[in-house]
Amino acid sequence: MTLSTQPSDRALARRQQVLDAAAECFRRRGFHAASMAEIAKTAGMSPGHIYNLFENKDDIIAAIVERDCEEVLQRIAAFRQEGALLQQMLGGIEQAIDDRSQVADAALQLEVMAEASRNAKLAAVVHRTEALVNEQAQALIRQSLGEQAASQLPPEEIEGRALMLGALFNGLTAMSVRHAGMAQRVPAIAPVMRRMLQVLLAP
Amino acid sequence: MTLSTQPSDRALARRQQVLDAAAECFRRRGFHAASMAEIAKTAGMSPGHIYNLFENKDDIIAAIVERDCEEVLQRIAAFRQEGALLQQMLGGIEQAIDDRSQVADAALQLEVMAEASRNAKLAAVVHRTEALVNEQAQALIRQSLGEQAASQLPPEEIEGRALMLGALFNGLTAMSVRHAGMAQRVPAIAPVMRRMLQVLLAP
Amino acid sequence: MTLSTQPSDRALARRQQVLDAAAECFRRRGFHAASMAEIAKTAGMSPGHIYNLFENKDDIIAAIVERDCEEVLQRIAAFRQEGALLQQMLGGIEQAIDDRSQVADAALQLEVMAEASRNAKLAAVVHRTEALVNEQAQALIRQSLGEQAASQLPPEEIEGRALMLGALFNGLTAMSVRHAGMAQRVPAIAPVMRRMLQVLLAP
Amino acid sequence: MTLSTQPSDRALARRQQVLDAAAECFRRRGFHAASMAEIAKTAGMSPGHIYNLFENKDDIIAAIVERDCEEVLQRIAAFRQEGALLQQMLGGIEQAIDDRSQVADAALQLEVMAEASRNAKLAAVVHRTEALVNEQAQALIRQSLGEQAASQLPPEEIEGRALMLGALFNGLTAMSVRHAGMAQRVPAIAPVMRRMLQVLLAP
DNA sequence: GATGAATGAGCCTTCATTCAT
DNA sequence: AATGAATGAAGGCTCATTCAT
Repeated sequence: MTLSTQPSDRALARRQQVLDAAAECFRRRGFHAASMAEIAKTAGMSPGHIYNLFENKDDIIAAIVERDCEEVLQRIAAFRQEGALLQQMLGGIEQAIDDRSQVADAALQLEVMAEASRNAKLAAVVHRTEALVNEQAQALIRQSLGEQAASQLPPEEIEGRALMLGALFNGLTAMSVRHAGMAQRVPAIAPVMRRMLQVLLAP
Repeated sequence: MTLSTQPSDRALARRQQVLDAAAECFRRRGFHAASMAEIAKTAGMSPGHIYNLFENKDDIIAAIVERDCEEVLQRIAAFRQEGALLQQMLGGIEQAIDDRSQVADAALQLEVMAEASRNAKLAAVVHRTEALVNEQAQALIRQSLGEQAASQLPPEEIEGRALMLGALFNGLTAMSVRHAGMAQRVPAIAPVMRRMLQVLLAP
Repeated sequence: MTLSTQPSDRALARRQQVLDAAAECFRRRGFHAASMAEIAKTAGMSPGHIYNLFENKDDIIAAIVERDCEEVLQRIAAFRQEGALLQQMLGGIEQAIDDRSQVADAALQLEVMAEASRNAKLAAVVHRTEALVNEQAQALIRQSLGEQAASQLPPEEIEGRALMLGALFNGLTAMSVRHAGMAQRVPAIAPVMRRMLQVLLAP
Repeated sequence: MTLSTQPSDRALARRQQVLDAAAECFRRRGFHAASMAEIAKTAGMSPGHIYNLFENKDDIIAAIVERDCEEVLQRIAAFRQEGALLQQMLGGIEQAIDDRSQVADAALQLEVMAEASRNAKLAAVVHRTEALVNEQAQALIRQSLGEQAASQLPPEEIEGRALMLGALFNGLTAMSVRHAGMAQRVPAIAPVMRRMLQVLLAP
């Protein structure tokens, strides 16, 4: 049994090591094909020791998802602070699409979702993550509309826009795997994407 | 080695049996957790015999993807024959979103994409499939615009729209797994989705 | 998942092979120290195949206990058919004690009991086994007393005797491990044992 | 290597802590299933430090057996001092049987014996223990017979009785695990047990 | 075509033990 | 004296795949 006493600083650092290693291995081979032995080797520690830091393999992937979530939230927060959201977003679209097109990252994300649909514990993490992100997306939309105009719309409208915003980005992730050479299609996509964002972010 | 002389009618039927069984098992347990033994049992044949019909487990999933592709193409074709595409689509949105929200199907699709990113053979199938679907999507868009108006637009515009159409649907698939209780959010999503489709299908 | 369809004759024979091998390994190393790999090798088959025949390692030991039980019951049955039970028993005591003094067998028996106290499934088998043996012991005692005299005694008396008969034999098993050179003490024990059996089997 | 210079008082107390903890864990989970980590936690010290006090896990169990032995010897000694042994014993039978029926204790005892049959070091401890207990049992029997009458009997007779006395008690231990609900059968057993003790302790 | 017994590599996980501090 | 991080060997078990029949 792994105890759940306060993890020491050292343990925290070791956990990060494992998460980095695991993310790399998962990206390289997929969740199921990446062995604990490989992860351990990549992390520069023994397989046994990983189990002092994590409950089991599933626990590692859950921790990765949670860490990624925090990163996303921070990115959204930073983004919201800059103001002039729509302009910003329309301008940054190429970059955003590019980011979504890193196939290995995309694959890991897709796999996590697939896994979540059959693993209750992971599902909980994913849903919690998504709830946070969605909340931020709604705030972003409200901010972009102007709080005044936003308060005039029914909450369902905001919610629907946020969900579609999520679908749009997740859809790009999926397409980057589905569509051969997606990265080269960014110029074709960007203008269309721009118009779609306007539908979601403007009044 | 399995020879690939003319597959008999009987063999073709047996293959379908296996594909049906495998699809069911994959949906139930995921690709990696479904065992050949379980598939064989579900298909009502011996594990050994499956290897007379398919090269290996990967080969089965590739075949499933190909079969699904044909189905999708037929659905698009039927859809295009009905005319008044935009109206039709706007009307059928609730159903379409619902369809995308069958979590088990969604999970399998996501898993296939994840798998494809690391399995060249499967990637080839997925890419070929996507190419066909994208081609149909472009035709659909052109038809919806009216061939006249369509021919005025640069091909890149049509292509971008088709890709975003793909992203939209794949994004809904992903969201149905990511977002707890997505099925209940359809009323919130539908109107937003409607506007986005107009962006893609109308001039 | 192992299916529980009718086991074929072949499978039955293979099971016996495994049971023989496992009993040997367990006797040699103990239940926990005997590895499935070693059992497989001893049985002349692959580790994987054992799992087509048995659910898991625990299942093997349960099957061994059950097989041993049947053997004991047959021995008791044969014994009861000979008649003149007390005389027979008193005469065969040296042999019986000797049998109980095979240290390796004794150790396995003790370990099974210890294991049973923490493994519900094994406990069930052991208890069922013991119930059958106890029943035969009671019949043996009644037969030895003569059915007439037996029917005069309260059932509790018969039951108590049967339990003590069991304790006596199991106690010898334990002593054969506890007491260094127990096998050589048979001449010292036999006469005492004889008197104790008379207490249990005579009126 | 651990040196064995004069163990300090402190070390002795720490050893007792470990033995208490280990006995508890062994009773709860069995010798093999109890981990050093669990023992350390129960003892309120680090796993590493246990190895300053004991050679290894086997060493702990040996020490437990030795400590238990001393306890048993003290109990016998106290018992012998009371006089009127047979009466005392016959009176205390229910209690004695009850004591033997604590399944967890019984299981540990059985496991120790099983282990001893394959572990020379533990065997030595068990045999030494048994030798001491047997010696006391013989003294008890002689005392019960009256030293006069006892000296008339051949030493083998006394020895045989002592061994059977041991078998009887160990047999009850075994039965408490083998026989479901043994604790409730005490009333049925006690009178029979009484007669058997008379055979062993009376002339 | 078809079976299903059989293989064996490989996986996740546990745990006694060590050792730097 | 004491910690607890770290090791790494080994174990039970699964499963894609093969092959004799």
